[in-house]
Amino acid sequence: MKISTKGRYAVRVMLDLAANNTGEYIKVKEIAARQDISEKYLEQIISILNKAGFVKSVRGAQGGYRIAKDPSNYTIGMILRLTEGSLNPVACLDDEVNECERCDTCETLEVWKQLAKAINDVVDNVTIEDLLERQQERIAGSYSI
Amino acid sequence: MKISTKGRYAVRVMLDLAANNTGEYIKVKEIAARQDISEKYLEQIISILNKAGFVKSVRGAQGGYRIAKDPSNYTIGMILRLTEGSLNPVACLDDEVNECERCDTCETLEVWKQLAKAINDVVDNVTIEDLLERQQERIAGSYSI
DNA sequence: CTAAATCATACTATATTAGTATGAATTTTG
DNA sequence: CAAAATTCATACTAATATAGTATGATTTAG
Repeated sequence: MKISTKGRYAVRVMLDLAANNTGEYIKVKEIAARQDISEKYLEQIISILNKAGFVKSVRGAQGGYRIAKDPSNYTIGMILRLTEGSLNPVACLDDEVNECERCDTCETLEVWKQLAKAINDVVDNVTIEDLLERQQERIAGSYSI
Repeated sequence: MKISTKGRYAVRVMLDLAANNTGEYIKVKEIAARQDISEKYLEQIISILNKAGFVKSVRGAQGGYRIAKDPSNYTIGMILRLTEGSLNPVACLDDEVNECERCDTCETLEVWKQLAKAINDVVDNVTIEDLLERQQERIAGSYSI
């Protein structure tokens, strides 16, 4: 029941791109340094975000990435599902075609459904913008003291 | 973010023992047959439940297992945490000693905390008794039609 | 004593995780 | 134009987790 580094890093990348967005393209190297993540691993992760259109890229020297739309468009759930796959706690909930013949009489399935709903309710109701705002409040707060 | 077979089977074993509880001891072989789970694998799982005192065992011929207390005493959360380990979505939440130095400024941590709470709220509020009742209602319903 | 059961532990095959490594393709810049 | 800087694509690897199997010791009823 753990979220892997792939998913967690992807969220941090999106937040990093949002926080450092000036319209310019940001290099993987910079993000990796700021976030303390392996450059090469980050390349793979950001490539997933790129293919999904969550970020835009420019190749070649002075190339890089920027967040595609406003941070309010990206929920944590979208990013996690993209990178981690389904957030459902059991495979039975993943596809319409359940291979399990027990589903009809499976009392536990209801619990997993409840659990899936609870998980989705959280991750689908926090956006990168929310995280960005909290971050900015935190920074503002740290100066005023 | 999946619950493994170990945890899911453990819940099913507890429900099976609750549903078939007559005070007699029930053999692994019977549970395995009813639940369609490998006997040997089930032995390992029920052994965890036994060591934790969730079930009682009698060794030797005519031995077996029975649920230790009333089914209302066992939440899904207890069983999953015992067999799966922590249900926290990230390791940062697992021990007091966070190895991560980013925690102070980690905006994502708040989301993971919310997620952990949501998960715990579900699994800690469903007991084996609840599942048992639903099962009995279902069976009663299927007869009356 | 024997059969039936739990108990304990070692082993195995597969998949996943968390990266590294290599190099091609593209674009700016000197 | 050449070199450097960058993304893009893919293959590889080490470590760990998952989902069991296998072997056999221990215990108890009959």
